[in-house]
Amino acid sequence: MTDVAREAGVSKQTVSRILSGKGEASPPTIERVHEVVSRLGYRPSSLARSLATNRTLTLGLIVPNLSNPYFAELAEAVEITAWENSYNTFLCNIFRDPEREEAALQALEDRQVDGVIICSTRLVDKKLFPLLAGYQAAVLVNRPAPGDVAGTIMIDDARGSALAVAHLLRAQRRVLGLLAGPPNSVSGRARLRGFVAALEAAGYPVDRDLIVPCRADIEAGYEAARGLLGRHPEVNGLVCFNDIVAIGALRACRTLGLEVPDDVAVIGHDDIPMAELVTPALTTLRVSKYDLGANAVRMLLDRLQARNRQTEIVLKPELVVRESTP
Amino acid sequence: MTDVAREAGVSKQTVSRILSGKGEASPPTIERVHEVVSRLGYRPSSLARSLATNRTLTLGLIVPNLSNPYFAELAEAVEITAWENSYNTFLCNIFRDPEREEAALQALEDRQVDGVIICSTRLVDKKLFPLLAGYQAAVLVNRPAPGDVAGTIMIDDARGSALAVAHLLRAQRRVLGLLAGPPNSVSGRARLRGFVAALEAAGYPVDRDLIVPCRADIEAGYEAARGLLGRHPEVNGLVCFNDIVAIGALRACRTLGLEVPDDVAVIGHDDIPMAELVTPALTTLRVSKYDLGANAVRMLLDRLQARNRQTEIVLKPELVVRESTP
DNA sequence: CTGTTAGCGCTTTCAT
DNA sequence: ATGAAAGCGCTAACAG
Repeated sequence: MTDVAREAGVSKQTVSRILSGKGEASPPTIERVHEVVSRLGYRPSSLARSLATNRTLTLGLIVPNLSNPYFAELAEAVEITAWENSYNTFLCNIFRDPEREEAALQALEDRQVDGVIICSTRLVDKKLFPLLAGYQAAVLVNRPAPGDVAGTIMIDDARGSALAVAHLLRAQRRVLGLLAGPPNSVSGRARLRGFVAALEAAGYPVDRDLIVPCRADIEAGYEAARGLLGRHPEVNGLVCFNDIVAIGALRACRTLGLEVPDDVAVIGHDDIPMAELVTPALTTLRVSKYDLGANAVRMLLDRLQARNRQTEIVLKPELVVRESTP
Repeated sequence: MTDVAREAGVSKQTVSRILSGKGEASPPTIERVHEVVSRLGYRPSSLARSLATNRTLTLGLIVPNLSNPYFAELAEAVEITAWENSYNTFLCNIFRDPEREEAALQALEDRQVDGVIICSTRLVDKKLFPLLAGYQAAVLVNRPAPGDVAGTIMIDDARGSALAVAHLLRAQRRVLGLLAGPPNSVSGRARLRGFVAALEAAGYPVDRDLIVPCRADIEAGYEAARGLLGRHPEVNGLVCFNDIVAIGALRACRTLGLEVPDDVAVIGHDDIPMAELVTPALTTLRVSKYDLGANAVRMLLDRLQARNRQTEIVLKPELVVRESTP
């Protein structure tokens, strides 16, 4: 920059002002500086600028793991949206390990990211909130928080379950089971709540024996479904915690010689890419991962500029009917 | 840091030395400084450190898009490996858009990342190499480059195709088709080359009419397979550019009333997660996305420290036999 | 072993 | 409209 100033016969400040577009400068000077800049191929150092301005135009994204397509799509949306707003994105996989998450949050803070987006955090409030205090702004995806601590993007999971139940009841399925997923999952609990509420609202009894928790992988879905359908062959509709679990359930049905959807209708949550490709293709509740990520970034930027007092966005899932339900 | 120095009754320099572990210091001083640091909760600013040292402990990762599970897994591996070496990772999706890629490369350079890993770049050498010159180190995945410009991680795609062909010939499939993928893909050309060479080496004629290019998506695979199998019902083995294309081919077989693998054996490349889940499960050539990413980072770090003159790593694909071949 | 003096490359006062 | 000086928070180079 000193070189540019010298070549253009002005001071560093003038160059700085012209390049950052702040303050006035006479057209001929502007012209001259720009000419020198492009002749010398000068490009300012983001580092030095950040040190001086205390803004990095950088944000942090914390996800459990990218090999989960759900988070991969979300991360893609975050990065695109950030990019469109001149922000770059630091990525951290934390594998649902609270210690790693804490370390990531510290590392990002040390790098002075302007804000951070955290997906499906497993940290308890007492750990999480103080860590968030170090940031100018934070947004949580799929985890509530007080509006002054962080913004929140939520999915109306209860409503999703309600749509699933309604769809099955409409198809005359009256004995519904639920593979409820991990008990410590925020989504899992909301989906369970919605399932129970929808059945009760429709006037059907809720048999707790038809609700089984399970881990969120194919194997667990398979085992849970085998167990449930084995004990209760009368079940003719199965709502699953997510598509992964549902794929396990589909496999269990095949093993048990049950036809899907004729004997048992199966429905998942999330609409991951695989849902469309398994046989039979899976009916599911779609929530746009793109919207999730894009909204998270927008909310984060709003909060950085104190533009907006909005503190929570709730995205509605949408029923996507495929072959696994009538 | 000034505060810490004052509280501990030493100079800033001493604090700096102790915290960065460089140079000597007397045990009591060390003790005292550490005490003050933790009492004050002091954490050094990466930004200032980077400005002074000219190292950011940061690397850039450029991928086409994360919603492709192949790159998502790769990105995960890169981020983990970088993290294990105290590096943080900037992520950029460039959607195979050369302009976007150029912009990303510039942005990362402006941020002074220590090195960059670029996957499946579409930039021509003349554009790419000068852009790489701005970096201390660069590694290309799936694209060759002179050793002084960038390190390279390659996949032995030709060998992969050879394994596929050998497997099919062993199963008495003698009329083999190839859905060859995009003509401008480096992998695509290598896979084609390997296919042809393997057939010739085994003494079978190569019928160019059985080799059809196609885009790398399910729809394109479907169309290409329908076309090929429609024109040439004698084809009883089908090698596909990748698993995505193969899934399209599987679907085409179903539509045409062909049994897989009895009428036609189908084999993909890459072993994406879906390959295992489609029906019939897909035989494919696995290359570990984890290894790809981890090796890329290790090579990058080696090059940063000029530790190692290794300039190319070639990963061998492995045949994974599932249900789509006998 | 520890302190002093200069920067790293930019932006921010405040003058002029 | 432009310039001079100071400083962001750290480390490098040299003393002592």
